[in-house]
Amino acid sequence: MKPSIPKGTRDFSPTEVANRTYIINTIKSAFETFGFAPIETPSFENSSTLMGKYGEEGDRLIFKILNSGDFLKKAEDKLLSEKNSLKVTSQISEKALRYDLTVPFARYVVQHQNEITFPFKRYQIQPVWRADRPQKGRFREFFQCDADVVGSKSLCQEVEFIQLYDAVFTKLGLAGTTIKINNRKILSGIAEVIGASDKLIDFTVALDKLDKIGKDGVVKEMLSKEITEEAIEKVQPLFDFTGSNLDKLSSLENMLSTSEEGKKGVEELRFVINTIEELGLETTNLEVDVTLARGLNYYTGAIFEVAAPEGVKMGSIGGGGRYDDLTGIFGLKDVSGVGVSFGLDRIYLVLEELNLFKTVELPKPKVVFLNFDANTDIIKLKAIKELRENGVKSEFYPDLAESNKAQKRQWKYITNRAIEFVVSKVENDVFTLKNMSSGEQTNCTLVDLINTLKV
RNA sequence: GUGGUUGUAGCUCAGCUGGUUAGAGUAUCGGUUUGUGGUACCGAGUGUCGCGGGUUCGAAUCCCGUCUUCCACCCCA
Repeated sequence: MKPSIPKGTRDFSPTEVANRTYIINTIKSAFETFGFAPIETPSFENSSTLMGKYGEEGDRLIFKILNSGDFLKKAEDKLLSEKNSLKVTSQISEKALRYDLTVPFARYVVQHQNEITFPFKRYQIQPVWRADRPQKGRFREFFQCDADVVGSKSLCQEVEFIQLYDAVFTKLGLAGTTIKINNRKILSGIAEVIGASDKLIDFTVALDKLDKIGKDGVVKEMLSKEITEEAIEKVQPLFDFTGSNLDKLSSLENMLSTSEEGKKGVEELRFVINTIEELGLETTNLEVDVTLARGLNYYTGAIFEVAAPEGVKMGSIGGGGRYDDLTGIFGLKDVSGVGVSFGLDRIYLVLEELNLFKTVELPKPKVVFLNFDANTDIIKLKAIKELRENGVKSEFYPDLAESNKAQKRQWKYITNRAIEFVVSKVENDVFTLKNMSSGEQTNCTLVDLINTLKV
């Protein structure tokens, strides 16, 4: 049998794990600096928790887990013979792998509402699964690093999340990262002004493609969704939306003067922009982008999306926003939440492409005791025990070399792992210590050995 | 889910329009030298040419299916 792993999954080598750990630790430490506490949730949830939360497309992408036992027994013959996948699925599968960290978090908040002190700030770094077709920067198993606050409507939270993004990407050395911001209320307002409130989703999905398919493409798509030419005419300025954030805001203010909701959105956005302006950002850019329409299913206020520095071809490396009533679907009303997510795997690819990984030191022993003489095993093991107690990473080559060839193998092991020090032999409690990079060899006592290596 | 793309030794790849026992580098293993290593040299093998069908006297090379890879769309981190 040829060994293989499922489509869209990956193995990670020691170096890759070290690099991923570096990113995770950077994010984690920023989360904690901003006052978030970690939680974890199960890798799979009840299907009812997840299904229907991500739209029709989302349901298709959720990995379902087959019931245990004789699962077909419970399925209706009629549905089986009709090959009705959708309905059969609900009869033979009651659990599913989590699709993101936000919905499980909402479930968590509702389930533990009496133990939680609000506003509740949690972070969560765990894998999620999507039955998507893999491509560049897209996997079927990947990590999300989420930070969310529930139970506060303050716009200061939005401001803090932008600072959080700035802090993390600055630490990672990803200068020039762009944090795009929009507001759902502005999108609603626009749809209202042009008299297409019922087509909000179609409208925004089309608008979202502006930088991809251009103005003509967007107009064409809108027309095909039965948005009238007059309506499109009214939002003409959106198609050439340039200038500073403040320019964009005043332009939007004009456009939305007749929409209460739209005006509210502009006001919110203006507060966030102004506050950030006041506080300053280190190395990232904040940019108002009215074409931003991700995750529209539940966002109600701010919408964030993070684009890698210019020149890197990669989908968004982070996203987030405010959802006024996410816990509502689990029965807890009027709890507003806002949060952001970092896409670990994509950030990895971007850092790799820009050559921003520092050379990481892989875990390895500082000294290895070679094994050429079975009579000195105990002395060596005792020495190693003491070295370890003194915090020196030490290792004993397990197999005795009984031939020249076998000795060579031990030296090769040392070279391949780039071991710094080697104890090649012990005689009358005198250790022969060799510095592999200089080739220098010294005889010393155990105390000397510890002092030399302890540094 | 739609369209395209890829698949040859452990790894990176070559193999022209179908034609004799399928190659290179690297890694692995054995040996010589070094003889407490990293060098050099010699030698070896590694392959169901993704898998299953088909066309043909003959296919890694053409056709169909399937899986895998990567990419675009959809959607998204």
